[in-house]
Amino acid sequence: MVGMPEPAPLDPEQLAAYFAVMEVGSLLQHAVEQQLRDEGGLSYIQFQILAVVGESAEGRQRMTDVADRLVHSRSGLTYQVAQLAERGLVAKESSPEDERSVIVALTPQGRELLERVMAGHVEVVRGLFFTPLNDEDVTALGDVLGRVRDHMRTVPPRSAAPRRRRGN
Amino acid sequence: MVGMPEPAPLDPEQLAAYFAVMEVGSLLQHAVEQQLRDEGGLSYIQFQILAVVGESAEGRQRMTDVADRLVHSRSGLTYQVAQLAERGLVAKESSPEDERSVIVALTPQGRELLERVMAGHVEVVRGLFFTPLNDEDVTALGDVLGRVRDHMRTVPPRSAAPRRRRGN
DNA sequence: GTCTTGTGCTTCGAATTCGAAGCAGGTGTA
DNA sequence: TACACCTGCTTCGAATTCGAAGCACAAGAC
Repeated sequence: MVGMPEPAPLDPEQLAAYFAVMEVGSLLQHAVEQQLRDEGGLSYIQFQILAVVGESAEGRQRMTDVADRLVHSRSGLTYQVAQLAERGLVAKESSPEDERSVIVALTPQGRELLERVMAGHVEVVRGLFFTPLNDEDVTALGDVLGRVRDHMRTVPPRSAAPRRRRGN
Repeated sequence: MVGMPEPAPLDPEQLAAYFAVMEVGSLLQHAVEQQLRDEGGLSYIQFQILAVVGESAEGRQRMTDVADRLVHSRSGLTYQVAQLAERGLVAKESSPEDERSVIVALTPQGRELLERVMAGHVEVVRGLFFTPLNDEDVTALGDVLGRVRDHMRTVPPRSAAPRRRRGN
């Protein structure tokens, strides 16, 4: 790594794209966070947890599987699931198959809150993110960024594999 | 707000684009964060602060102006600038024009570290983000997301203006 | 069986985050 | 000058973050 030839700096177009992704992500998260806080007392991660769990047909997911869908530490997930459980939005159950696993299950209150909050969430995203875009833009974005995401999820972070589990 | 007609949910293409932006932003930040930590003992925000200050010709910026470039709370900025100052990477000076202002100035060590770390930073971003993209993709991304960013920076977050200061 | 290793989750401490409240300097108006 | 109101930044406390270390169960080798 040391003594390598100067890596060419990113050209202006690349910089613009890179900064734009980071900035849009941050800004959108902050905006969404405020709406979720106001309308449901949820942080973004709590919302994401509810959403991921609610997505599965049964409304039940293993902690690890939730973690793999989110960009978050496992200990942080433990903490947040505990918060959600305290509010009665999810229940922690143990798996019959694997005594180590913890299943996160959406309670009726959890599903109710998720649905109630989702409307405002969609509104915010639509208003901030999609307003200045047409259908082509949206398609292009999904395509290009989807490719980037797949690439990032594939290439391990140049050391320390993330506890292998990609093989669904 | 209450009793409005059901807002149409986002269609699959929109969802894909929205999720991709959020996920790519998070993943990229985590990857970059690790490189910065390893090679310079910097968090992403600390790096951003150094970068923003270093960008100005003089290597000097007011706290507020730095804050406006970043998506971060002002108190958090105070904290992080203090951390950087403690390591001798920046110096806090008072402005002769406005006694209230604090000027953040890059020290030689700060500039040196910034330059040293930048190489790896660029490598990570290039490897993770740009590898799966061609020039057209990059241009499209910058264009589309740039529009979104401008829109978001314009539209105030449906209450509580961010301490007006956009009029440079 | 039992040993070794792997996996799932939690606990711990230290660091960082935010917004609300506070302080001090500026600006406008009379 | 006196007063009210901005503006720039910091301080405060509570909540949240992470990785390292720990605990318990699982799975394979022998």
